[in-house]
Amino acid sequence: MTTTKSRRLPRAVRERQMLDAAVAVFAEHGYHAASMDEIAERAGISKPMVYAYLGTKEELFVACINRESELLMTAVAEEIVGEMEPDERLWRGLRAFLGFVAAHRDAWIVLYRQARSQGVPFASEVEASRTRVVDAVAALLGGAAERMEPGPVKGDLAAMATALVGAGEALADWIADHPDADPEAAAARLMNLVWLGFGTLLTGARWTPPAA
Amino acid sequence: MTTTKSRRLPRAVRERQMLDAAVAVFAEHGYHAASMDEIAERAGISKPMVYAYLGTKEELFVACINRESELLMTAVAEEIVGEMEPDERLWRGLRAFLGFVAAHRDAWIVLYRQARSQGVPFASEVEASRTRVVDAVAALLGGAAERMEPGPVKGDLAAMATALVGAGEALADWIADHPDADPEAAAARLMNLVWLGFGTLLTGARWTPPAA
Amino acid sequence: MTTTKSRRLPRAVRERQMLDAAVAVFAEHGYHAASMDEIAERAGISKPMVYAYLGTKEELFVACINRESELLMTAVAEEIVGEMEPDERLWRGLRAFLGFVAAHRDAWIVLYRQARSQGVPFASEVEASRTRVVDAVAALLGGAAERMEPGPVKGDLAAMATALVGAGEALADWIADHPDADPEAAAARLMNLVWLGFGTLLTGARWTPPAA
Amino acid sequence: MTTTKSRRLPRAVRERQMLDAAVAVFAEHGYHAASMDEIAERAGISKPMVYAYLGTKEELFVACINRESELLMTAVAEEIVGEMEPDERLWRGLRAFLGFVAAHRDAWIVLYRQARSQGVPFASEVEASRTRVVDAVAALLGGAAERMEPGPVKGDLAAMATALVGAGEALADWIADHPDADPEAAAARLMNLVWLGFGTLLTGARWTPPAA
DNA sequence: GATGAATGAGGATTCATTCAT
DNA sequence: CATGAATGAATCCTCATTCAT
Repeated sequence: MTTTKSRRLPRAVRERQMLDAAVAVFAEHGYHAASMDEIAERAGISKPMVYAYLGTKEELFVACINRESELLMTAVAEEIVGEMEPDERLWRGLRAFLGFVAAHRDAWIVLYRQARSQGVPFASEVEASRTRVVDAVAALLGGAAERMEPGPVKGDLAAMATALVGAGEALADWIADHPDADPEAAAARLMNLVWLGFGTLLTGARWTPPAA
Repeated sequence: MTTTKSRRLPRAVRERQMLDAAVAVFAEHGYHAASMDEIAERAGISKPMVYAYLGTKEELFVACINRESELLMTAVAEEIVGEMEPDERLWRGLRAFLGFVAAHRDAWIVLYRQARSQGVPFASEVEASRTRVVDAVAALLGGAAERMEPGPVKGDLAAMATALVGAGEALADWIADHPDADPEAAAARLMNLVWLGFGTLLTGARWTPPAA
Repeated sequence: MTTTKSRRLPRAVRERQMLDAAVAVFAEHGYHAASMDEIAERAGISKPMVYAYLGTKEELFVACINRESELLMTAVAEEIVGEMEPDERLWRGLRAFLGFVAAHRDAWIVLYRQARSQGVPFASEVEASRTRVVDAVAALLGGAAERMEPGPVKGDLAAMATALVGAGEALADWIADHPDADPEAAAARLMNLVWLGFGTLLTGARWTPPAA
Repeated sequence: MTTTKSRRLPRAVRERQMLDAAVAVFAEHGYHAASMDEIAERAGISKPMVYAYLGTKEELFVACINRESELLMTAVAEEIVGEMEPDERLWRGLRAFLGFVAAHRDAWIVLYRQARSQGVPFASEVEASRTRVVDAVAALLGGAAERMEPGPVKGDLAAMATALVGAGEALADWIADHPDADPEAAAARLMNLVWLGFGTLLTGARWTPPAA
């Protein structure tokens, strides 16, 4: 008989199991409602091991955030290396992002819905990453704008990047709740909406509010 | 004798005090970390009263959500009554929305960050409202599209509305964290980004992914 | 039927019950080995009440120390008010001290054996009181020494006071372990030893308490 | 090849390392707060080894007590062998005792503060040794008393010995907390106090150590 | 109506102790 | 001989919720 399930596993393996279980439980119940008991049980291990390897609940949550955050960032970064046009870069990043979310729904839920709703300890961890993304997008938009006059004023870029990232997140969140959704199609739609808009702005066109 | 500091307040007033306190505490600590003790104390009332008036913690949270949600919806609805062009309607709604958030930051935090991150019981409450908004926006976009051929296909509208609403929420969330932000300017920027994009789409233009 | 045991007691009463129970349990098992469960049970109350009224285990322990410490100090202080000869003051204080210990053995055990053996948080609380006592004794000895030349040098007083207090504590500790011991006799013996000295005692000299 | 850092040490050496570590940790944190983990780590050895060599935590603590207790007893005993006057014997024993404490502060803390504050299992171990010391002192005093009439009555001796030992312990404890203290001076002061008495000291009398 | 008093239930955390390798 | 891996059993503490007055 081949022992498919051996006890006494090396630390690295156990840590992965625990993080997997933790991400699943945090995604399902949220940080506070998640219990260390359930995490340990789902990891097929006793509670003290969780504490021994990953520390307190808070540290465990941070470890989850860091791992998933890094995976997400890497997945996107790999897709946008090298020289390319701004729109292509945006498109590729977006596609990689939504693709990752579709493939790791729990990770997204933990990162987006859970981490951000907890107080300072965690929210800031994630918010920092998010800010970097917004900045990168703003830089990307800025790079595109430089070529053409008259472009959007600097001040607008931050807000637009925020809005653009928010739109992406909303699609991601929608994808996380709809397993059958097609991330590539969603990415294309967002590109259509946003790039045509941004491109038009680059021509100097402006939308102005109707007289009140 | 005029009671300068009356005890026996009418029920409606008491309930308002409690809900105000609850919204503040939920916004500050999140649903789970919020304690009924603190809510009662901040409302200047004893705990059993809270239970007598508004029921369990869960019910209290739902009451908060419902009240704030309704206030938000009403604030927006009031601004978009009557006949008007699609872009004006969008603009007005957006401006009312962001204005409300700027004026009621705690409400937004409870509705957006807290309610959505809790499990099924509450998330669905809010998600329902949100879906109605997305549908309304989709209808608005659809209405605009009908007049011009060739417009975006039906299927795209839902995704675009989702993205648009997400962009609005991201700006709202940003405003909630930046008391000095100008909601009207943010609304204008989003209109620029999104309406010019959408308008361009209506002309039949399309953004297509570069050949892989 | 007269209800000898009513529930729903006023706060002050419950606090006393809890402190009594806590002192007993701390005396029996020591700080660490004592469990809040047992304290609550012995106080005839549920654990959350203990936390509500007296705070954490640490705070509870401090509260015990403070209460018993104050009772002890008061008992001694009451006996040594007014003008009197140094040896009479010492004798009276000693007698009151050992009498208190005989009457409150648990209190002594908590103050002397438990509090002093715990780390900084508590040891220092008690050590401060103890230092005040040692200083007072040193002052008393110093006062007596001033009248006569050549007396012990200043530097010696601190050490002697320390030794004297230690001797008193050892007797107290012995009394705490021997319920039948006579505190007054023990006090008299210590006075003899310390005021006259063993070598002097061998000559047949005796110290006798002043007529009360 | 000469192993500069040998692993396989003889059992006796290992046990010494462990006991040293244990004494240090018990002195620092107290019996309960001390963790086997820290002891093992400070001994530079894995936990199972500690269990294999010295048994459970309780047994380990007893082993510490026994070793240090024996060292202390031996140090004192060596100083008081042979014929000598009672006061010289007392003086020498006292000096050896305080000298040992000054040189082994951790040992004293474990023996005096920790062992005595734990429940029956350990307190009795130490109490037995202590009783032997008190008895020896009582015998010493009794021996001195026999030569001269009228001396202190029998009953008094036990109490006086207890007090005397307590005074010595108090000085020892003070020394343990004051590394710069001079144990020999402290011993001399205690001899003065106890052998001559404070009242007698006031007359200018002094006890002086016999020429070494 | 209003509240101080009271608790059942559950969650995080730690630790002494023991296998399996 | 030696140790990393593993856990059962407590313990502290908190909180939503309800009585009795």
